[in-house]
Amino acid sequence: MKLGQATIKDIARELNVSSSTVSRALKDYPGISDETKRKVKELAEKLNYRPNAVALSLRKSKSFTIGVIIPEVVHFFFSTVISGIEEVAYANGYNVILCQTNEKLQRELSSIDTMLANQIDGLLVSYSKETEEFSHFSKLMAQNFPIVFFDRVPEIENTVNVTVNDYQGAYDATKHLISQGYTSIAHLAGPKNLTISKKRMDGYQAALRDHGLEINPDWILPCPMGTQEESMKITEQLFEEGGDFPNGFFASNDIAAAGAMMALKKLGYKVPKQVGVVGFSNWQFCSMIDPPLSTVAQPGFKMGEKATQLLLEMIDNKDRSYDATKTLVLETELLIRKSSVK
Amino acid sequence: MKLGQATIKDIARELNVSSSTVSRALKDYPGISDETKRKVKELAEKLNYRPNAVALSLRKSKSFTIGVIIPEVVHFFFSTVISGIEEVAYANGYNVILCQTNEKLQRELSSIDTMLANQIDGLLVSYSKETEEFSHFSKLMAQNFPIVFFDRVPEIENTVNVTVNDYQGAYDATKHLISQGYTSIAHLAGPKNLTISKKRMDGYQAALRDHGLEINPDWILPCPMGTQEESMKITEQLFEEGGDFPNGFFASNDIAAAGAMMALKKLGYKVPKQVGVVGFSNWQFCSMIDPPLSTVAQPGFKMGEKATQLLLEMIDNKDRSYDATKTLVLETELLIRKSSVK
DNA sequence: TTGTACGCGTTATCAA
DNA sequence: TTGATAACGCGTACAA
Repeated sequence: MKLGQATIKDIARELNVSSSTVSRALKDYPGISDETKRKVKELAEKLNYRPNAVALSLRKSKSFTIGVIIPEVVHFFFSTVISGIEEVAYANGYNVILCQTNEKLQRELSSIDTMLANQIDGLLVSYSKETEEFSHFSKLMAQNFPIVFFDRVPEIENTVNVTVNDYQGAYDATKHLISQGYTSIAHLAGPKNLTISKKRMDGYQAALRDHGLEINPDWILPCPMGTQEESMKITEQLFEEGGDFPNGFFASNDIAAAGAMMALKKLGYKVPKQVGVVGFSNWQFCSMIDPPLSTVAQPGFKMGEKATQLLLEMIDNKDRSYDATKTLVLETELLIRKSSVK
Repeated sequence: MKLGQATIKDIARELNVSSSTVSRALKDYPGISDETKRKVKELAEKLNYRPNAVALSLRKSKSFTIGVIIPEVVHFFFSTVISGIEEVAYANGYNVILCQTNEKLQRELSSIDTMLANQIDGLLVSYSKETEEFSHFSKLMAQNFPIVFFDRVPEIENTVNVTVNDYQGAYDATKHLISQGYTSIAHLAGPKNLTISKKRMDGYQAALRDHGLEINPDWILPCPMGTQEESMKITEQLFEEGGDFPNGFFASNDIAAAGAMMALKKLGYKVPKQVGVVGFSNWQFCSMIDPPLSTVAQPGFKMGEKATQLLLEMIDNKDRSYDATKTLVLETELLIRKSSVK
């Protein structure tokens, strides 16, 4: 720590008053003479005094710090969410301490441990792909510790969540492909244990059913990694197998969609003329690639803001209780670009 | 804070020993009977005891927390750096508290204030575009407070920095365009007060000079915002003006390069046949757009790692001193894709 | 082998 | 109007 950091005691000593007087003077408490106040504040200014937030945390059992658990920072959607979190936290005088799990459960567990040791006032969580069991969260909730889940929401009881309407987003995207005349639509699906993957899958299937199209299990293609390479390979394999080909792709994320488009190009298929493609998330590159990728935009920044607002409310509300699942669902927006318009 | 959080005192009371005994037992200090150790550890486990890091910070005047000041999280390069920072910090038992300035000086100043109040052990900084004066940093350095600057490095004395070789990267990119037969090369330049912008400009100009090409001031195009829209507009304007046109673009960032490419497409010019384009940073989308964008890759993750390693060394080294500027320069890599190959 | 006492920086309480 | 004291949770020098 810096040597030069002045404390209340330093001011008190120099002014020959007690530290309580200094403390009160600095906070404009009643019952301190204007003269003393003036002197104290002057010296504080001169010594560049800053209250020690660590001591305050200890004293008040409150750290004004919230923890954020996120799979990875280098991910357009998540970094957008972080940005929203940061804004609201900052505006309310809270610090944000960040841990990325890299999709590892072990990392999630130990991150939570250190954060708790640091007396965070609450936790914002989007859990890892490896997380299939949630007792490390429910234990905390049983102690009334404030947690808000965002995007990736666990299937346990009485949680507070913020998600987007993944079902509707997927439904809209698939319906759009159908309305454009694509009749046989494949789905590049996300990791199975994530609720968002299930919801997107459900929306996709519901749209097919509602429009009298049958669901072909061979065209449900799991892309657990969600990388470009993976979906390229999967798409190529699909076409190599022979038999019927899909003429539309709805991907549960943009990267997979881009990978499919690249594979299609390589295979000599024209997008959107022969095959239509829609992604999910609206990464920045969507409008830059050729053809520009239609996609379902998720309000990441807003999600970060809302989740943080909810968390801060829970923190302020000492008599909070987890008595029911409360989920705030943000609507998606289908952005139609060229990749899906015949 | 959670009510259920057990302290050393709780353990001591329950076991009828003093809290110092508990403290020592937990840390396997010599001179504690095995019996006592066992009992203490058992109960600690049972009560789910976690040392209170806040109390430790206060006691030791060390928080095991480092602060990170960054312009924005939603930026491929910076999020990559954060990821590197997080990894090294985590591996060494440090927490990362994050503030984004949104390119605002005011935000930078107040973020530093709160971080200092929270007793961070050191600071990693990439300053805002508005920052043109660095006394808020030099004051801290005068108190021997550990700071490492990364990417955006201030022009003040005796700093510790990690950058990439922006000059060489720009030189390589420009040289490559020349070697591909592009003879009149424009530069989409970054904000003037950033050293990285200057270095990239210098590299660009040096390459031109070294190959006997003249520098045309009309073709140095400032893109202070660095957005796609901005560079599209600038590129279109350039071609509307009439007169000679450049047949090559070296942009100081990928987004600007992508904007230029889109403008060129719109104007009916073929990339790379008629015009070559090279960007800077290697955003994810570079390989996805059409044609794929050649670019200068920056080792962002490595930069985060190295900067954090340096910072932790400074923190450990109590008798540190800022007696000279130390800059670690990481090399860039020119990635040649289709956008610049005739 | 264990306990006592103090201090890290701050503030709330009680007393003067 | 101000001061003395205790407490937040922990570690440690000193005493026993």
